[in-house]
Amino acid sequence: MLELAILGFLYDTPLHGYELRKRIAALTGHVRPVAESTLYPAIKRLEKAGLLARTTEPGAVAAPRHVLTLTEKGRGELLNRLAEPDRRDITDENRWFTVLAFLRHLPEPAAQADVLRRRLAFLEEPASFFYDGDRPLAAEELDDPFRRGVLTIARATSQAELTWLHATLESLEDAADS
Amino acid sequence: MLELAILGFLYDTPLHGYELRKRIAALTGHVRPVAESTLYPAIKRLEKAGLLARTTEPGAVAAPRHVLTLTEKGRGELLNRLAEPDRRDITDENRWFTVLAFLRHLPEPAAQADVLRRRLAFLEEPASFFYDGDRPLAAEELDDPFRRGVLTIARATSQAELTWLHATLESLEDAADS
DNA sequence: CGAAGATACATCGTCAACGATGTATTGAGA
DNA sequence: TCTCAATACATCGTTGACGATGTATCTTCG
Repeated sequence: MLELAILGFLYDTPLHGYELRKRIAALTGHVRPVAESTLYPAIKRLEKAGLLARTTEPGAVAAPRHVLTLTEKGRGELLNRLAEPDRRDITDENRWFTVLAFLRHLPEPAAQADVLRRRLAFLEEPASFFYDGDRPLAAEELDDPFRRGVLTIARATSQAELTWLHATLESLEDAADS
Repeated sequence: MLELAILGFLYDTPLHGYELRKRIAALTGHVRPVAESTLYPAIKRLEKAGLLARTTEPGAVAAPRHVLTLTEKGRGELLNRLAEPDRRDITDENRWFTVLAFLRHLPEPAAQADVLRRRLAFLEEPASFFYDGDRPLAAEELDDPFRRGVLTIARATSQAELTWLHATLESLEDAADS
């Protein structure tokens, strides 16, 4: 998720670590803050894998900056990760939102639609958080107000997302037709 | 999150590892599956910390089972974690849902309400995923349909949750009055 | 009768994330 | 003038999560 965000932000423009940190904090930080001690090792990993390159710029404002640029390999890697997200990128809302935040980088509307369809398939699976044996329970069947809350909220999210998914898929298909 | 779920399930009744695994999978597995190789070490950790005890039952169906029971310390620990969730338990929906799934175990309605109020405060903070400088952007201001989706979905979730939170807080306060 | 799948637990190596801490500079406010 | 916050990066040790793999038994279905 973190790596995807790094690649996603750098796809647009080269950035130094600190700026990247701020952008990632803005994107997902209010929900899931990223520690500094997680970001810098992640940058190193990506650099070691040849996905990004760094050029040291002597201190413009404070300490010297390492400006990070995606390599061609890095650009390809981002597109791969976007086009073929793994199961958890689809199911976990935090990861899914990160995919969505950068999905526009995929050049083909058809490829974008494929990703949306995977999420759609997931949302259409009959699943709950609470079961009576194998049968998923509806909010109305629960006595516990807190568990009822979980289902109420999850259902509202699901509804809103399904509406959006259908609308967006339609306009992507229109774009592909023209 | 995993530890909280283990403590939460065992608070009701002793279970063996495999059954615990199935319940956790039902609770959060469709969103965030938990590997077996994560569960057993987690059980060990909790055991080592004196939060749960295991009694070996000779193989009822298949291999011998380790029936896990919460100790008094374990019961206290669960209540503590529920009453004073850390910041990430409040902000991250996955963790928050786990808190909600077991919040009924807190004996005091006032304590339950305190936890809900922390979530309420978080949801009322003005935050977006996307910014123009410092100003949070609304869905309508974005060209990117995917980013617009993120905001649309997040807003729907937020609305549903706020409605539920207010209603539930009210009924908790009524319960405390009577 | 044999294979497959569910039950039930465990270990190993690796990697990713975290908190704590350190280093250095610049600009703003008290 | 002094301190604090922001800028900018880095390392260290620990913990937590994961995939892969191993070991058994029992049941079910072909």
